[in-house]
Amino acid sequence: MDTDPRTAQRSTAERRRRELLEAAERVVLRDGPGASMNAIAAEAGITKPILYRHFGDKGGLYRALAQRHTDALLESLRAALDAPAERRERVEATLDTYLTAIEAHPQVYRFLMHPAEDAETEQGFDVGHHSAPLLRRLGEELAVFIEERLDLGPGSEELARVWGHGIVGMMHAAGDWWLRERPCPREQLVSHLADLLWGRLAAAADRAGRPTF
Amino acid sequence: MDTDPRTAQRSTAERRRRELLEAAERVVLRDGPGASMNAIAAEAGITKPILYRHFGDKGGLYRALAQRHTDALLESLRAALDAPAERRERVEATLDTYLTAIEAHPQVYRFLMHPAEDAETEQGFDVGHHSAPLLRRLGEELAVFIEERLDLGPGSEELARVWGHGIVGMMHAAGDWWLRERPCPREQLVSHLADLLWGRLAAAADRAGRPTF
DNA sequence: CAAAATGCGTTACCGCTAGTAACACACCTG
DNA sequence: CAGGTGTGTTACTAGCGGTAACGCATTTTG
Repeated sequence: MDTDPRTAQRSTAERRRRELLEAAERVVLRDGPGASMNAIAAEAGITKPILYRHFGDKGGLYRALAQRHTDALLESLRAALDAPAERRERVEATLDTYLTAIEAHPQVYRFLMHPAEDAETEQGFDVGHHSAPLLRRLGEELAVFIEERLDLGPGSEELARVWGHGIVGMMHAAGDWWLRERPCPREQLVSHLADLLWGRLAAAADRAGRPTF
Repeated sequence: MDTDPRTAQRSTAERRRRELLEAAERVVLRDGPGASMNAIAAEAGITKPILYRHFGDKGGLYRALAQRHTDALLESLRAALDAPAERRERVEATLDTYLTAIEAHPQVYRFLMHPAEDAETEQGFDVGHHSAPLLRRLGEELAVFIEERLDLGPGSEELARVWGHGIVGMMHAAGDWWLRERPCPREQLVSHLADLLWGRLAAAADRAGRPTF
């Protein structure tokens, strides 16, 4: 059985690749992003060199593994951002989508945010290069969206990019903290962040007895 | 020479520790945060076990190394945040202080933000634990500051903490991106971020031909 | 049908890392 | 002079990412 040459011929490579990715995912979800290639190979029932033949190096495997989830998350975020509703509603929906995702699969989230820490050992000067590529992609996508939809006057492209990365960073940091401490329900966090983006920081009054000088 | 027992008795330990930290700093600034204990020991002119006697493990050394810069940065940020000026000016001064610091010493910044990646190999469930402790500290400090100074009505503590972490995350992400791509002068980045915090996102008009629905 | 080429899998290794055990020398103290 | 105490060393472990070299089955070719 299973000795049919046609199916084996073309599907073995891709199927094996999918199987390996699934095994890798299981291990990463269990052991965190520090999972070793040995452990992944063992989980897949094979040995290390096969992994390296398929993915080149650890970074390659992690990149392949990240892309699945990244694409899915980006798609749902785009949908929330693009929904037919008031701007504030859309912003809240997008924040909520992100937070729901990281809440549902915290291990995936953890992995996605730090996929290839020390992959390339460039001793150069490229500061920040280690930071999560997903966050950068999110920031760039949001920047494009803002620039397309909002009328920000002259220099709008630059402004949109600053805002894109800034807002994504805000969402990420707040989400990270919230996921760890769980100080309030998700809806409240969403509302607080939207308030911040809506200028409530500027509008708030100083505390009594503490004049601004 | 240098055989005086009094000085040797009490100062050797602390002095050695300072020397080791300075050597470690030199290596980390040269090789990045992935610097090995062997390299640090060699730079200090000694061998590994001495490092481990002084700092326990790599995380300990990194924590000791981080504290120096962290304290200095926190102090200047507090000063900027506390200056006698309008709120917007203070916010801009604080952002500018942070960006100036990371611009002046990008290697230090890179090290501070990711000090102990894989230090503890807890396979538990503490998502986000890997994230930079400095950012968390910044977020908490800013939260306290906001809660002390602003009148945010009921639930102000929770709101302040969300904002603290959110604003710090915004600053961090934008700074990281800016430092890598250098798309604009620092003053402009500061201004754009302050605009974002001042509600310009909410106030902006939709682009023509693209109604909100 | 035999022989060569090709792909999947293995074992065994390299150089590196963090971290440690065990030993050697100097010194101050009784 | 004996004995702790601290400072340093060498030599090691276990595990990591990654690779070279080989075994075996299957397919392709003469």
